[in-house]
Amino acid sequence: MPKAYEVIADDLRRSIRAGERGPGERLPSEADLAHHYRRSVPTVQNALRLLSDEGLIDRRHGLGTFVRRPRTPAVRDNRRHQWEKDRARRPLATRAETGATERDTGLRADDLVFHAEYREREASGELAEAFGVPEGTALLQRDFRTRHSAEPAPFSLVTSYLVRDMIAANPDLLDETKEPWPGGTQHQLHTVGIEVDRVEERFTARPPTPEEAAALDLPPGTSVILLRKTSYDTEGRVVDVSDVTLPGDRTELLFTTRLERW
Amino acid sequence: MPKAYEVIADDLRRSIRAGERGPGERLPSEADLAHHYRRSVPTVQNALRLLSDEGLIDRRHGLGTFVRRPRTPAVRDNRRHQWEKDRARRPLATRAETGATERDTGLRADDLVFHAEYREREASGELAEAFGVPEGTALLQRDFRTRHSAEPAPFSLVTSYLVRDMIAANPDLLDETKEPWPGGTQHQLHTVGIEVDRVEERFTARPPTPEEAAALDLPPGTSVILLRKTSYDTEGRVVDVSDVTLPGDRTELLFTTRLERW
DNA sequence: CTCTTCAAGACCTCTTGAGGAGTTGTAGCC
DNA sequence: GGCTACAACTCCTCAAGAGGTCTTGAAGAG
Repeated sequence: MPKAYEVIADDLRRSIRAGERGPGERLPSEADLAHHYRRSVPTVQNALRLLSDEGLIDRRHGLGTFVRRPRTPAVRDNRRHQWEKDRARRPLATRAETGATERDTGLRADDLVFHAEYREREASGELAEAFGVPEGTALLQRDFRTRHSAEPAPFSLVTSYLVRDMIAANPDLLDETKEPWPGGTQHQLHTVGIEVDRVEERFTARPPTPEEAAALDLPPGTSVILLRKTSYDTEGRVVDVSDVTLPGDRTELLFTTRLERW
Repeated sequence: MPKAYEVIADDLRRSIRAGERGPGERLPSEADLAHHYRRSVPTVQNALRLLSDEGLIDRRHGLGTFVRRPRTPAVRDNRRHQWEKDRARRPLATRAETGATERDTGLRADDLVFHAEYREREASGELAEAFGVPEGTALLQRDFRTRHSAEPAPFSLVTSYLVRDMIAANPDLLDETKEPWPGGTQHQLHTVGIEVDRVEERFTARPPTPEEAAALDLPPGTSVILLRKTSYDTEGRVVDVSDVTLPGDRTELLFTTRLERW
């Protein structure tokens, strides 16, 4: 037995996919749809919720229901790590040019806004294992979000960890009143003599929690990409662990693998 | 004014996150919850749908509502490309040992099941651009899905493209009655003298379409990861383009980037 | 001309009520 | 003992209706 709300959803979905209803176009009101399909308004709403959860439409209170416009994603390129490394040895003042983030997204450094928060904490189970250190080891934790100045919504939430003793040689890094990690993590690691050799990135995707949806300004019908980045130095030690949450509708990850020649 | 269904959802979400309701545990019935929160059953259902869409619970018809158990993901490692390359030159018969896919997931080759379908088609806009060839160029298209024999659901949907003229030197590859691409794409490219030099992979994530949800057996509250893989040979030509759809709740991607030494 | 007010139209929430359909365990029949 | 039928409990669908909030544009006041 065909379910009424699925019949309606299937019909609307087909018309959107076929391009009969273009991006940004308004759908008939719920009342009109109810009349057209000879169903109650709640049943129509049920169908619309389905399409909204699929990311096909936007329902705007007081305005109407619209076909969603696809977004053009910002690219996060794994070559950023090499770029950042190349930049890390240069002194802070002389390298206003290009950094890793700007290279990917095409945004200038000026257009990037950061909000940072700074804490000191002890490594607990999961993190201790990630760093390969005993539980209770002192870590530095930094929470921040990157945002493009033209857009209101942030495009990443980041929590980054370092082992305190590893970077204690540079007291600036422990001063909470200063900008934390100025110049990027690789630059700061360089100031204490650490060279990053290899970066491992693991990621999965899932629907956002309500907190993530609010922080990243995600509409229904989108996903988040969860990225765990682990940096190793030339001796194989873990020197940085970062958890990044990215908006699935605005992010594309680009990874290049070079193969050895025959 | 707090919305009733959000109040209920928040309360249940908190209790699940806090571990008061463990994985697999059954929640009270909709009727019981309605009575407890002094709300109607549809309002409770509204709250449950929210949690279901977040991937926190499973609603099973006739049985009840249960806290979802987290799944342990299969890992897809980008070193697979190097492994596959190493294997590509060996003759088919003498390399029953390990292949790329088995290395990641820990599954033996015997446990992997493929369903393949074979077509010939002309390159249209998007694909022609991806390959850097004129529109209308003849392509070979293969659709298949990989599945683990122990699990009923497939763990990837793949559509792979090759340029017909590029591989015409090996007539086996054009024979639709034979197993398409036996031994893997890199092996087959090797039989016509093509060496893969570099692999580019682009990822995004979004909620599944109904078709994807059915094919991958995805419950509500999960995402799909979309992968566009492009392989380049040593002369910079695009030799293979593959689109892969992966279930977000069962997939973890691992990517290692090696940096140049100072 | 500008600002404020208001009404219309849109989506949103919640209720009550009635069935429908999947699952399981039990009582009863053979 | 084994099979069958049924009852109880579950979630699922749909309807009709009342009231709410949000947005926009038009009418009216200044």
